[in-house]
Amino acid sequence: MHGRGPWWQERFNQHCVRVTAAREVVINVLHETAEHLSATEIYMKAHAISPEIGLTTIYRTLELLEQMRIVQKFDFGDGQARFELLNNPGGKGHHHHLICVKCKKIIDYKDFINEEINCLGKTQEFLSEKYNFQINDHIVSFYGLCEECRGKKS
Amino acid sequence: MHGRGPWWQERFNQHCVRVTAAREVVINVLHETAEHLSATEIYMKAHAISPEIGLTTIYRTLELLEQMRIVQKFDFGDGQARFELLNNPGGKGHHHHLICVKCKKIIDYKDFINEEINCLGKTQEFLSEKYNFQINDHIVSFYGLCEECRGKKS
DNA sequence: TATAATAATGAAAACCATTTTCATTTAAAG
DNA sequence: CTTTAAATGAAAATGGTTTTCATTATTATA
Ligand SMILES: [Mn+2]
Ligand SMILES: [Mn+2]
Ligand SMILES: [Zn+2]
Ligand SMILES: [Zn+2]
Repeated sequence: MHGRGPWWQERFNQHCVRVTAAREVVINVLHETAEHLSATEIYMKAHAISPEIGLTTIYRTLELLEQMRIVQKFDFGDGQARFELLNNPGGKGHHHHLICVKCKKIIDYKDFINEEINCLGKTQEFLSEKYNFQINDHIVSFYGLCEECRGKKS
Repeated sequence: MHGRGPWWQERFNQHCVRVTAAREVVINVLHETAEHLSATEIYMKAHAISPEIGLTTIYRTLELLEQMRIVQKFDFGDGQARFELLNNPGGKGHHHHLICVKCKKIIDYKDFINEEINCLGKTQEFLSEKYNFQINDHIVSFYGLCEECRGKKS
């Protein structure tokens, strides 16, 4: 529309952070998946594109992108952090999660999302005033058992 | 009121799990704190009461209590799981969290909690129908910067 | 353009919360 | 009492993540 460069360009500028090949690859990998990738999974996909990228850089890039609020980090209870792009044009958009505590299946949902956001927005405003917080984000997750896992005994 | 034994006795019976000294100590430690303790912190407090209890047992007990839905496990982003009693009589009751991403300060809040629960209850019912999930739990967390951390530069 | 200062990177090592192994103890069942 | 299964602790292993450090790439400056 107005500025040049991709949607995240401006964030990089604001944070005085350089646009490097590795960082672009990480963003692109996240763009091209609908899943919730772990650092290692991102590394493998990035490595397939640019084999010189190391796992350390993936971790460093993800932390940077999280601080710039380009990605959101999640803990779904399977022992490793998982990542999703945040507010990327053409992306999933803001959504919440439904997680099976046994098989760790993750479902993105947007049902009633407007009501939820509306309700949370009121709370957010109240809390930021009451506790003097600058609130940037929220997470809503439901935990339970999926159909398959409900059947199993153990 | 009617049954004998503490509030969690029935859960132990249902799950065919033995009531042991170590398990009682863990529950008591969680009862006596308003904080969100990590496994190691629980271990230290338990160890002060019963020095024979090992850290391994703390981990095993916490996983068991989580499965019995006596405790709830949280990831507040500081690299270790933290635990809170769930629905214990005389406890905090159901609440949500406000977390400082920098200093990891955690604030329990119950403001607008009824509206939130009400809104989430509708979503939960819809999702459990749509995806055939047995939903047992939910987490709502706001993330941001507390007053002190907002001032700092880095 | 040459030079200096700074940021970014990869490989290897370190870190550390959590899990696994295994021998031992404890408690329920018959 | 005997048998069987559950619970436990110490030590070792695991594995995701972070740190270290030498090297390279980028930007600022002269
Ligand atoms: Mn998602
Ligand atoms: Mn709490
Ligand atoms: Zn499942
Ligand atoms: Zn803070």
